[in-house]
Amino acid sequence: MLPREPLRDQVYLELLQRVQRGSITPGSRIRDTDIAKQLGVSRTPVREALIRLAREGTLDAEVGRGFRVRSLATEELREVGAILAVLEPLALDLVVEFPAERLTDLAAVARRLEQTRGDIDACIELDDEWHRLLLSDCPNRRLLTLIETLRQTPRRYLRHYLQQAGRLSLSTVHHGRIAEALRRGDRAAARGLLERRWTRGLEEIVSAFR
Amino acid sequence: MLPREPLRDQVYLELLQRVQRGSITPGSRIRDTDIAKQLGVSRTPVREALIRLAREGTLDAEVGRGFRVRSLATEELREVGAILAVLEPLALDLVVEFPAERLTDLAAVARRLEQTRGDIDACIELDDEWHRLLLSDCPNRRLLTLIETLRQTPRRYLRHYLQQAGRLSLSTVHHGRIAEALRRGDRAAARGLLERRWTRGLEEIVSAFR
DNA sequence: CAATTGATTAATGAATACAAAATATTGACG
DNA sequence: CGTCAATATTTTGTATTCATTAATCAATTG
Repeated sequence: MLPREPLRDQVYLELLQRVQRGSITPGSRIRDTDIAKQLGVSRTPVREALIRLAREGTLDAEVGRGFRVRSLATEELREVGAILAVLEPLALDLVVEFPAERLTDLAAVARRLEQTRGDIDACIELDDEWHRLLLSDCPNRRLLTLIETLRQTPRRYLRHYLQQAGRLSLSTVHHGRIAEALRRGDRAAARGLLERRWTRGLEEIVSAFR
Repeated sequence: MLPREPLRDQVYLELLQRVQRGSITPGSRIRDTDIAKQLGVSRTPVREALIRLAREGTLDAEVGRGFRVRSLATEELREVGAILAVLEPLALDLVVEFPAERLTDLAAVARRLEQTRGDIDACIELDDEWHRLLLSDCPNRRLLTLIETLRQTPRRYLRHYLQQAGRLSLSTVHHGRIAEALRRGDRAAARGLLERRWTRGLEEIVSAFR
């Protein structure tokens, strides 16, 4: 009965996706009983997942009143953005040497992204994949998982922005520029571009929330 | 029955302290049943606390085999150190203006630290307090709680270092230099000192582990 | 006597039960 | 009709129970 992956983790992933894909709207209440019934598991793993989601900022938890999806506030986006603006460049700095095949992989993902239109979630997933790949050679695993966790926040805002702006695809110029800098071996330039994404780049998304 | 502070949080704090003060040694197994009995609560809040501690890196969790205190590996210290080396300076950068009374508060804590000898845990607690105070005016709350969580890791290593080196107190020159830089209004210098603590300063602790 | 197997015990992950608090519902009265 | 209070229902946090797996230890065999 004890599976390799605990139920709490499976439930966590399922709920995270639901929130990120907008199938549970910000502000709405989440009852562990409902989720448990829907997923056919007991309340215990559900509530473990909810507690984790609350700690990571996806949900709000009020003692005695349960959980609800955290509503989008640009203040939060700016806070997390400021953190990622230093962590992602750090991760790039720590890469001792970029394997040649990595650039090929990046290009492949970028191409797939270019060809994806209409499916916002697929776009976001590919964009994520691209950045994950970019930093994947950083030996500081702890840093990578931290970045991964933090990125959940801007992801929600990005999705809302794309949806509201009626955009069907994601610009790839950002990826192109970084890849080019890396091809030139200009790590500093790549670093700068990565940072600017979380400073200047964020303002475009923020503006969608006026 | 529903308290303002959930049992899981109280249990979490209690266990965190036990691990940090070394009353549970690295590598030793933690049985939720034991803890529950000791604290007079049920297994549920205990295991919620254990899951959180595992996610934060204080414990190791193996599915079906429960939890144990993570043993000290300098690799982990270096990884977390590298992260804090950019996050703490960032927090200082974000402080828009340093209230005059903050310097007084810092001096007060530093003085208390100087007068504390023999009680390693008290020293570490005061050192923590000093740094918390230093960054407390940073408006990015998310960053502050992240730093607070990450700091749990080096804390364990620092304690082991002090104990092994047979030191009874903590040097205060570091605090003095930063405070002085701030008095001069030289934020860049303070920033640099704060960063160096997590780069160069860490090596002294690392050296105690072989 | 060491090593392996099998039975026993114990601990984990998940499910369920329970008590208190929060929310919803009903109905009396203006 | 609307307001408020009393009561019923739901929901939460915690405790307890259950099923299964891992750890332990004795017995057996090479």
